[in-house]
Amino acid sequence: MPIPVDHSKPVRVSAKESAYLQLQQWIIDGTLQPEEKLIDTELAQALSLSRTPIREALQLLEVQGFVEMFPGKATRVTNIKKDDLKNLLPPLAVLQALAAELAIPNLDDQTFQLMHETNERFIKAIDSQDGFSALKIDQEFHQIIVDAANNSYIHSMLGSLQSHVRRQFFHHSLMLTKSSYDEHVQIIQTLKERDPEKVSQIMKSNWVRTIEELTAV
Amino acid sequence: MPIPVDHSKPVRVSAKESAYLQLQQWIIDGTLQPEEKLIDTELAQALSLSRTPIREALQLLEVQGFVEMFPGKATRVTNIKKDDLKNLLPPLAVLQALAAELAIPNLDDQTFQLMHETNERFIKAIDSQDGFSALKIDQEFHQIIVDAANNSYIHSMLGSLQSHVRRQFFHHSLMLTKSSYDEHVQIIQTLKERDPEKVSQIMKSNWVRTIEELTAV
DNA sequence: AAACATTTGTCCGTATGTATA
DNA sequence: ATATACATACGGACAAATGTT
Repeated sequence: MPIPVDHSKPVRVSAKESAYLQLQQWIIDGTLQPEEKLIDTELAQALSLSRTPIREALQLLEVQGFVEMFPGKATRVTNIKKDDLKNLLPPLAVLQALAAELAIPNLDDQTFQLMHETNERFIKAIDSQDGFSALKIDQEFHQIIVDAANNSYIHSMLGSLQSHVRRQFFHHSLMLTKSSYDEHVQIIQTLKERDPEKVSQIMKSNWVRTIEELTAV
Repeated sequence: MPIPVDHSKPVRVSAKESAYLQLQQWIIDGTLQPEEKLIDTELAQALSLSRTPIREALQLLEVQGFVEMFPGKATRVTNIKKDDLKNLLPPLAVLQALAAELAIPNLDDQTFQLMHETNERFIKAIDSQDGFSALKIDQEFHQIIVDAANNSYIHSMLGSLQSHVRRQFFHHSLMLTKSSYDEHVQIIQTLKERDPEKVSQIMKSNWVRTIEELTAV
């Protein structure tokens, strides 16, 4: 079996980049609470950096919707409402459906094999009640399709939406279920049949069900 | 007749914001050419600012895909290929279709009236060969629907995609045609019928046609 | 190969403007 | 209402890294 090679460049990670990743993680996992005030000097101290890379990171997080900056006044973590999943999932779904459609001509046996293996890892995570792993693997699964679609715009938009989904799941202790596994199987099958219409349909019913399941009172 | 009030806050526009808007405009209209090297000190001087707001603006433009930063090496304007419209229009279309679908319950007579009036302004711009105005008005038209959808994620993603479309149109001297006017009429009609399926279908055939029309050799 | 010139990345000081007592 | 404390926005200087002669 071929050993997966780490193709990542010898990443000299900039202070800005590490601040960005750390702050995003803290917001997603709730270390930094919704509405919490962010003071650059404090964050700089916490991360042993100066204020500049912190401010730069905060500005990127603002674009992504994780922080809100009131110029001259304050910088806060954005609020999070369970209700927001209703806004998040529809665009996520249509973009994933589009990605699937565009990916179809590029899918080969190897890719299908990878999707299958990923889905098996997914069901294992579900069975062991490991909600966060399950979510990560679910996103990996969809990422395979997105990568195959070979469209940088879709790629980056989905990356951003997925990070918001992770935050929602963390914050509201949501869990994916076995239904997602079944849907993945369906997706693989439909992709093999090269049927774009059917793929869209499945993705759509997927999020309708997910919203109902997760936003149930 | 009530005088329209300017509800925009007395915007103290930050140096960063003005640098961002100016640089984006320059990239879109070609003042800053594809692959052109951007030196922050030069830009700072050109805009009579210090490097800090320039660098911040460049980082936002990087996220949006207008600028490419090679850490420690250089910052350049991203390249632009006519081919890229093929990547741009599909996600644009599915998001607009979704926006239309979500907007349906929120549409009232006043909104339809506004769409109609905007479309009339559109055809006038087309008739007077004013390609850039036409494009702006086309985007205004779709913006009405997006606003009615009331979804911030879709809103921001479409805003970004549209700015890339503007760049493509500028760079390749593309022009919308009367077909778009007809499609707008169809869209309004279908929205009045509250038929989400049909809206999606029209949006989709819209971009298929547009790609064919604009990427023709 | 080594010193140089550029350009970027980071740090920190200061002024402006905001909130609070 | 005034003054005080404080956070942000910006500027300018230094350091690190790149590629160039």
